[in-house]
Amino acid sequence: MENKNNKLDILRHSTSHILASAVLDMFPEAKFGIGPTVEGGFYYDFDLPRTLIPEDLPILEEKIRAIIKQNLAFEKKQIDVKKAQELFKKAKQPYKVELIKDLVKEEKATLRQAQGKKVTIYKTGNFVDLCRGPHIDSTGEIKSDAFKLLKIAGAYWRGSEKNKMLQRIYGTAFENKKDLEAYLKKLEEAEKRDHRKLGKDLDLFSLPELAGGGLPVWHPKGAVVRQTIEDFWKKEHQAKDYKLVYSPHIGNINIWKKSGHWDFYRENLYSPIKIDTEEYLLKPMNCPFHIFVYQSQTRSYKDLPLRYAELGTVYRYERSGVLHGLTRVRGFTQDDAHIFCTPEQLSEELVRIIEFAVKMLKVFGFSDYDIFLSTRPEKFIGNEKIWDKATKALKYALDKTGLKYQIDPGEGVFYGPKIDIKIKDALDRAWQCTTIQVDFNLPERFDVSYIDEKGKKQQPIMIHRALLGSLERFIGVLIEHYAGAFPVWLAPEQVWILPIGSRHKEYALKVAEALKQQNIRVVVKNENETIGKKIRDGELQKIPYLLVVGDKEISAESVAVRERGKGDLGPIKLDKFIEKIIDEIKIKK
RNA sequence: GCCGAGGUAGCUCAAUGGUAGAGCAAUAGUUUUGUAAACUAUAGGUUGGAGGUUCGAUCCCUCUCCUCGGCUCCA
Repeated sequence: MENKNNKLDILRHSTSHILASAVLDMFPEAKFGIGPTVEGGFYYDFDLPRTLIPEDLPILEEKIRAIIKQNLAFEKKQIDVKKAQELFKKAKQPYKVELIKDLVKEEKATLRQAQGKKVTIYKTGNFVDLCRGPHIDSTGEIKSDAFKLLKIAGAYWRGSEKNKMLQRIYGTAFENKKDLEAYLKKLEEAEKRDHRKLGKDLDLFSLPELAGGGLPVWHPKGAVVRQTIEDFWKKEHQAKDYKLVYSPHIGNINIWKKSGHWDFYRENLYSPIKIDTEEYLLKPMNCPFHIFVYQSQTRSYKDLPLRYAELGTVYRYERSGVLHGLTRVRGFTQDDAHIFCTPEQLSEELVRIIEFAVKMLKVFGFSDYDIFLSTRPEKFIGNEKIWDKATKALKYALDKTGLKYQIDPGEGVFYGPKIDIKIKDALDRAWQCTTIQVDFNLPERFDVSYIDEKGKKQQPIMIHRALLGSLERFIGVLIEHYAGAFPVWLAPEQVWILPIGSRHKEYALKVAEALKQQNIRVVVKNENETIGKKIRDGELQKIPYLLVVGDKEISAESVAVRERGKGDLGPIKLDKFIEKIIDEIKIKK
């Protein structure tokens, strides 16, 4: 069906056809959906008489190998739309018939009355598919040992939950066995880095069953990471003239009726809580509270821009099936801020924010990202003129920073256009974190104002922005990015001191005290274990520095340093080591 | 929410229609260790929860909660 024309995609898409052919062999009554390539492979959707089980995959792989061996040609044919309709109707392929119908519709819209319309079909053995191509010439071009079926999943026909759910088989194919193996290894590596697994192994957080879905608790070590990020974040914001504020976790339902969230965002809100005679909601957003702070006084144009920042915890209903570790939860803390400014200040503020975001992400080791500018969606508030103006301001700001970006049409929020930054982690996977949204809806609804130079009341523009997104998601991503081996400044435990024997305990405590004086997070491992065991534990816990101390170190006032990833560095004078680690903890900006 | 797979000790996993076992971790003792796992012993479980079938359920059935792979959605 859909196709990018590079060699690997053609190979993969052709493999998906062969998979379909193998499925047809297994289930003669199978109905076919679509079988496009996706990042890393391909899939094909089927409507089958029974549910597939994992054991079916090796059987299908065998069948695919048999087809490859036969070296069947991919025969391309242009046929009349009408004929194609009949062909697939006769073959009892309702999904294909539907696709042809839509193809015709599409063409009419663009080419009016295009006539003599043809569609392309491809035939491989007994399997005929509606497909634009291109394909490889024959099945023999696929290497028997360079493809693999990966998993079975449910997927709605044409991606809509109103439609029937089909069974999807994911697979991948490569030009040779080596590439396939490298790919599978990468998947394995991703699994090893999974923040849910590392969260358990490194004792960072957990999702207690009794707490309910998507509600994590932070263990002491995870809390250190979070606290360190929060402290850094607050300091940076204060330095950039943001004012830190706090707001409550619930609020009167009238706030959200006024803001429009009750109407536009209902499916993400939790049911109201009755308190006395009023109804309250768990807050899904921090913005109204920041508006209240703004409105606590009459504001002058001289006060603007006014920037309020808060690590604000919000609660949003997420469907049970989408919850995922720390990256998709039901209660999360946004590193939120709202900026009130005049229309003239908008562009400059946006530039400041984009630069701030990029700088912030860099501190955490993310320097590769994709930037998206999302424009007006179908469901929106306000008039088109003001949308255009805001979109232009965002574009202007992006152009001024010189960063590359793409337009994501129709993906804006209901109250305004936005810029999203998706960071790429160590495995090149994209994660959305930063979001910058221009809002002209809330100032209007809450009648937010300032007094201009002429003493006249004006409406400010409001910018919503989160740089890290949410602390939960961001730390989840960080864990995967660093594979749990946090840089020294973030590591929950920065140094372990390992006395060789019990007579070295006293010196170990002395060293620990010296490090603690410098606010270094240090643990003395006094357990009755061999040094080998302690080192193993330290490595598994990804501790940046393991300091072995014994007789030699005591007499030399030194420590034997083992650095994570570098092994034994040998003895270093204690003062020198302290200097080294202090230097390393300074966040490099 | 939907399709599918699961839930057994803190962790990783085993077993059975007759109320469960290993390794690691924990605890105690022995050992005093020089760069990735010392030795011995002890303790640890309403088999996610509720109901049902059965003489008897961890196992079979129903419901529910949670987790996992996807779909859809998203910070």
